[in-house]
Amino acid sequence: MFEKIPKPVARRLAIYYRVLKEQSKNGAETISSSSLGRMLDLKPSQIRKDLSYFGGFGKRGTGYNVIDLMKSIEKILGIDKRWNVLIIGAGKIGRALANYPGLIQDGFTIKGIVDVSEKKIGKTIDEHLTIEDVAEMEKIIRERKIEIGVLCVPSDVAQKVLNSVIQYGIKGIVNFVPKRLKAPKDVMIEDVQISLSFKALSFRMVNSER
Amino acid sequence: MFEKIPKPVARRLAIYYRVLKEQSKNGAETISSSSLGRMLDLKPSQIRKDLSYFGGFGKRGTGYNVIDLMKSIEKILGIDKRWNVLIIGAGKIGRALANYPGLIQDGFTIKGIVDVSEKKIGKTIDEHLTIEDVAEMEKIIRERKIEIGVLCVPSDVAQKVLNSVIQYGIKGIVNFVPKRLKAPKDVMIEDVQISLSFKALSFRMVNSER
DNA sequence: TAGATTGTTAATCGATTAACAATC
DNA sequence: TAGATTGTTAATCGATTAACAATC
Repeated sequence: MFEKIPKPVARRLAIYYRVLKEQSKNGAETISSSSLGRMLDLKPSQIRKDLSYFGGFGKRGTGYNVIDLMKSIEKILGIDKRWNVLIIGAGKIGRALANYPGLIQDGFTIKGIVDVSEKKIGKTIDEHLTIEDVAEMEKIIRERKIEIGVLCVPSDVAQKVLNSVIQYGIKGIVNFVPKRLKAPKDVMIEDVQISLSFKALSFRMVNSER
Repeated sequence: MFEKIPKPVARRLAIYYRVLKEQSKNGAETISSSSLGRMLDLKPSQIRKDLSYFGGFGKRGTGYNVIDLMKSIEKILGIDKRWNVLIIGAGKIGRALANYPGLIQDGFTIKGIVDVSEKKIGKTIDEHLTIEDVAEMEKIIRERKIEIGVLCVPSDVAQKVLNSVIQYGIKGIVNFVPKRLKAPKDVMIEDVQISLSFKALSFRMVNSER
C-alpha cells in the first residue's frame, strides 16, 4: 500500500519545517522546491520526492503554500499535538534540556524531571520545574500521561532505568546515554550522541586531505 | 589511491572505540567482528569492511586484539592527540558542555567559554572555567591555539559568529544551532540538532504502523 | 498561450551484506 | 590438521538524482 520511506526523510522534513516556520514569519506566501533547496543545499528533486511520499502538497507553476505545507509537515511529524515528556536524570544535560526553548516551542511539554540524588531532589530549575525522586517515576509517568522519556542517566544504570520506564508504559525514548540500549520493537529510541559528533568532526579534520 | 570511505563509517568507528574501551577495562584481550556485531546489532561483515578501509587490524582465526584495535581507531579518528576546544555561548547547552566528562575523557580539552552577556561574563562554571567576554575571542583562539569551536549561540547571530571564528583560524565546528551554516570547505562543521531528534522520534511514534 | 514548477519514473550512485578464499 | 575468523570481492539493497510529462 505505502511506498517505503527512506530513513533520512523524517529528519529532512523536520528541517523543511524549520525553514517554513521562519519563512512564514517573514511573510512569505509560497516557496518552490528550488528556493528551499538553495537555502538548505539540497537538490530540489530530493525535496519534491520527500514530500511526495505523503501527498501532493504543491501547485505546479507556483510551488508550495508556506503555511499549508508547514501545517502538513506538522501532521506528518506528529507535532500537531503536544507530547508529554519526562526527563530522567538531572545531570548537566538533563537540566539543560529541562527548559530548552527549541523543544517547548515545537510540540514537546516537559512534564517533569527526576533523579536519584538526595542532593538534587527538591531543587528547582529556572523557577518552574522541581527535581523529583526517581522513586516516584511510575506514578509520574502514569498520572501525567508521559509518552516520551529523555534518558540522561549514567551509562551503567541506563538499561535498567530504560526497562523500568518501558514497563510504566513509555513508548518513545530520546537517549543521551552513550550506549546501545535494547528495547521491544514497539518502543522507539532515538539516539543523540554528542561525543560521537565530536569524534566524527575530529576524523574529518584529520582525514580531510583524502 | 584510497578507496572512498562511506560517510557513516566515522561514527561507527567511534562506536567501536567506545565498546573496545569498555572491553579493555573488563580485561578482554581479543574480540571478533561477530561478537562486536552482536553487542552493537551490526553485521560482522560491516565491521570488518569498515576497518578494512584503514588496514588489516585482525588476525584470522583469532579476531582483533582489543587494545591494539582501540589504539588504531584512536589514530584513525584523530583522538590520539588532544584538541583544544572553545565553547561559544554560555547558555544552557554551552554550560552543560563545559564540563561534559564524555568530551574531556576522549581527547577534547575545553580551553574556554565565552558569551556576550554582561551578566554571565566573570561567572564560574563548576569551579574551574570562567565565562569570558566574546570580545576577547580572537585573542583566546590565537593564544590558546583553539582548533574546535562549539557553537551554542542564538540562531540569528550564528552565521556572523561563525564567520568571525573562521577568520580567527578555527578549522572545526560542532554546531548546536538549529540552522544551516555556510563555511569554506576547509572548515568542517558537524551538526548536533537535538530538536531534530525529538521530531524524528515523534515521526516514528506516529508512523510506526507503516 | 508561454513560463514555471510540480509529481513521478527510471537511471545512477552509494552503502551494506553475503559469500568465500586466505590464513592464523 | 580442523576450526575459527579475517579481509575482500561481487551481489544486493536502499537513497538520491536527473529527466520529463503533466498542469497550474
